[in-house]
Amino acid sequence: MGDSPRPLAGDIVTSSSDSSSGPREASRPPTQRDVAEEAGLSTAAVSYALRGIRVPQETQDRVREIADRIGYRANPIARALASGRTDVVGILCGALTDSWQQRIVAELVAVLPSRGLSAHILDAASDPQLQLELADDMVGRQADVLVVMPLDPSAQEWAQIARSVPVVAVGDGLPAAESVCEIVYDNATGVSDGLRRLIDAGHRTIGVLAPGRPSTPDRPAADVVRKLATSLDVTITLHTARHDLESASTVVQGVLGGWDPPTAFFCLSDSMAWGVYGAAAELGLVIPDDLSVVGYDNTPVSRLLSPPLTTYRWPIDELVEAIVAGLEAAVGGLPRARTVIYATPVLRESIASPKS
Amino acid sequence: MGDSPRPLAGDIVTSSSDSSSGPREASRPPTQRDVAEEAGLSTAAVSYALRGIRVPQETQDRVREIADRIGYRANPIARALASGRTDVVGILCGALTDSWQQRIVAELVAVLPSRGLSAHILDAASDPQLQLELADDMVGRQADVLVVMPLDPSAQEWAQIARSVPVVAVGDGLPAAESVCEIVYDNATGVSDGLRRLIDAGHRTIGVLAPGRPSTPDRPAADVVRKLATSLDVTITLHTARHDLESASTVVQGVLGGWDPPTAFFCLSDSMAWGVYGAAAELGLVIPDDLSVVGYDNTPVSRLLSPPLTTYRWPIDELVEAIVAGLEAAVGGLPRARTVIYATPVLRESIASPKS
DNA sequence: ATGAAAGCGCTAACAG
DNA sequence: CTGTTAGCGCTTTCAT
Repeated sequence: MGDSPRPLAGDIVTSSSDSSSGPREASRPPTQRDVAEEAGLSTAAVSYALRGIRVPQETQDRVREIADRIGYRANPIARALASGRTDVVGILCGALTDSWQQRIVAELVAVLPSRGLSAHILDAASDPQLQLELADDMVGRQADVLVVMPLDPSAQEWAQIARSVPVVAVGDGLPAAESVCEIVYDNATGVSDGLRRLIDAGHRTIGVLAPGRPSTPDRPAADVVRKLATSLDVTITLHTARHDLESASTVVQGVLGGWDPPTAFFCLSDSMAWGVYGAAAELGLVIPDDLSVVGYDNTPVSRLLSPPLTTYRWPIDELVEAIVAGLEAAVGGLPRARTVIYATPVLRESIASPKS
Repeated sequence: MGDSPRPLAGDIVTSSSDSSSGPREASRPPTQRDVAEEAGLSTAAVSYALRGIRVPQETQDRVREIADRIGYRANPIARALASGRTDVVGILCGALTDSWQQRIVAELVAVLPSRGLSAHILDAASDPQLQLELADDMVGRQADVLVVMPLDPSAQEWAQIARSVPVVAVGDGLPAAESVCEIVYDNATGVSDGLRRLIDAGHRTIGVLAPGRPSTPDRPAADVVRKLATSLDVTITLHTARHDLESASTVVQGVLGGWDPPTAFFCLSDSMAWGVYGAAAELGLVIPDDLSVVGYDNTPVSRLLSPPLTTYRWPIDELVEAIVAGLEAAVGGLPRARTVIYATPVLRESIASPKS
């Protein structure tokens, strides 16, 4: 490990036989022109050779050899300015405190390099307006694609953004925007399944913990909840919290202290479900006897809680695969596609019948 | 929300009184030159005016007004090429499956925008060699600063990298590199405290779960463990696992199936401690009666496990503050600094005396 | 104090 | 099919 096979960027490797005319500056990384001079070619020829096009094979080999020898590395900034491509994908999270979004980011960051891409991460911290501004920022930064987990999918501004950069929407579709690749969760089935299990267990007052701010209008998952509530003759109250344990715990404690408190909580993310566990501990309630809980992400650690959390497994490998496919389609200028991700219930012990 | 106060990038706002000579192309975002022409100035003057320097106040105002009106947004790529500054900080994780590193990334991503910076995230996935290559990649991308959570702090290559870009090392110092800002965990105290608590409880055979690959030499935390083991007359075995629940669980199950299995595990990250819980569940062992566990990050959800995990709280706010301070120092070209972060034990119920 | 001009390092249109 | 020229949009010297 002591000596690297290839010189690092900026590492000036003095050629043993100094064939070139004048000596180069000491601490400036070699540029395409240095290679060109060494090879007796124009920078354009070098550019082509390095990309393996237009010049004869033997020239390509010779140029590559020289580039390697003097430690030349292409400057991505200059390349981006000239070509318009950055090989960067902007990943715009709604709330990076959400364990599920963290997980997606981690997976994406892990696979992108193999596609020659790298990731610029932004976090809207549950603020829909900020998310739009950050998206706009990535447009300015000329990201090749934008992966977004929208806080307010119905915002009109997405149309404008999608016009400037290919957008891959994850979680919810972007009705306003066209020519977008969408990967949506089948919330209708997931939510109604979860709610139904709670109802079948005998619960008649159920709290639903949804992400986002009270002001955010009509998030699809919340929509499903509302429809079900009216058709099912049970009392379902919708509460919003941030995506983290603390915030959810506070909200739940408030709700539980109110009039006609729910006997069960359905949480639209595991990190919020943890908040219900936290609140229960705080209040001396035992799960599931006093309070049932259902989560939504199957975060690995959720099975270690006491009792293990009943939740929904969304196939993250499929999801990441779909995102990457969307990315490549977007970069390649391929047409719109829509992928639906289906949940599988992971039944554990956090549901019981309500007391009395 | 229907109409944004400021036009989005690429949003061509046709001025009502078309004072300029010829009409601009329809779909090209306005450039500095468009502003210059509209204002009857040179692009240089516009550049200065927009940055609030060198030109009289009234010119600045006029230029800003025009820029706003025609929807001009500076092109960060061009700016970077010309100035060498990108306003991007590269964040190079050792393993983004680690809940602690995810947390740090999330915090950093949240605060950077307020400093006019944004984050490029890379994940070395526990591969020290890959980490070096990714670091090199960020050098090429001209990140203004590199925040790195080193897998192999002793690698000589860091010296070369730190010479090309200011580096903020988080977790362990980089002995080979100079002019670096270091933020190190006080592992000596943290590890010895944890081990001592286990020994005081009566454990004589303790497994230590450390991150990283078996090949990675001499990580400081592991060093502390080895020293303590010889001085303390107890059997301490060092095991390496990846940072996630599954990997740690597998390793622990293997160790527990071996000869003279440990009665306690000290884990250098909570995500690995979760793996011990997982393994215990798998093996029908109960924590802490059959097996004691100590974690290291105080990840919020760790207190909800059964039993709640004894762990160490590292002040993440201080840590993030120190990183940001290091970032600003690095960007401003200030001198090297070293910050030590101290752990506080969070005593919960995952330690008990070993049976017989 | 101000503005024109010369690049930053690369790619994509051109001419040969 | 090869090589040269002209920019990409911005900053920063350098003359005025």
